[in-house]
Amino acid sequence: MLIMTIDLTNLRQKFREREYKLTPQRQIILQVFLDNRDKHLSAEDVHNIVRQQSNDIGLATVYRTLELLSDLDVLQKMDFGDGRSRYEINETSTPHHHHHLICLSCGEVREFEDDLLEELENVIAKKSNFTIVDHQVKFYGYCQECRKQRED
Amino acid sequence: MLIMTIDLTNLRQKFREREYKLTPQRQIILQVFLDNRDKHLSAEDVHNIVRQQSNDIGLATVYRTLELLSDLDVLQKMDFGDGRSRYEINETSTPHHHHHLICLSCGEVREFEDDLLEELENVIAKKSNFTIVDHQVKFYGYCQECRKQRED
DNA sequence: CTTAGTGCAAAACCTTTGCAACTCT
DNA sequence: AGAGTTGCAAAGGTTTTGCACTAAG
Repeated sequence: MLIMTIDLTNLRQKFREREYKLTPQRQIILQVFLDNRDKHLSAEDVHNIVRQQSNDIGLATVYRTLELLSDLDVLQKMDFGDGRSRYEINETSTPHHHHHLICLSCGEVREFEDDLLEELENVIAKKSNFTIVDHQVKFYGYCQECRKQRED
Repeated sequence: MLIMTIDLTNLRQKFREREYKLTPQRQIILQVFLDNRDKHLSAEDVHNIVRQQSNDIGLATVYRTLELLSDLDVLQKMDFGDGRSRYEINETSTPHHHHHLICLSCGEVREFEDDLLEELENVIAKKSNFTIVDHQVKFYGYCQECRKQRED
């Protein structure tokens, strides 16, 4: 499997192809995701991080950039049921490589690397006449720590 | 596997246990889901259906009831990325039996019956030290009809 | 009766949009 | 220079909340 890491050079190329402009705002926002690879950031999270770095960017621009980067498959938009969209960087060129484990007690969202779903995808595509290009899987349960607390 | 269909008798019992009141509004809203087992209704959908039956219920009450029924596991709350929560009835006592196929072109959401994920769940639970109690799977792709249109 | 539930309108949120000013290429 | 981008404030859409009134148990 070809692993393709997204970086600035890479992005510059993607932007040139589509005649988008690589503004400082867009670079800064991408950098936030590069610096927070394991997090699932909301628009507001991104806005706050940028402000902490004394690089203020309008919230509307954050939203517009998140949408743009999602369209370019640089980011992946997701929903964990907390009333806002969250985004994370799409590390590789082939989609769907990790799932999310969501703790029903503390709300922690952990990632889990795995691709045992390829086979399932094929079965479903065949049976249902759907051409599947991606999937999102969320597992709900209880993390180790919450389990310990419950035992007390 | 024990199949448990949700009906009014059933709900009455659940409500008694928790000392909730079984109001006409709540009964009507449950009935909407019983009459639309294959749909994924939003709060507004439910509100409209109820109004069509000349049984007006305040939208706030619809929201409060949807939350209540979700807490009771009578409904399952889900998100298909269209900016509103959608709900469907939880047919059986054991969770997770169908997945959703979401067409990226027309937005259609279709259900797919399957439980090949049990095994995957066990693998992940073991590796990650998470006690998994449920999962949600969404497959993104293109339905047969949109595929045909693309070929034209 | 008593406590929970309802309806309404207002508020709270998150997200999108219109527009004038600005800036990459 | 010119098309795309930004920032701001306003608007949009969904969901939640305060409160007086009502009704289920």
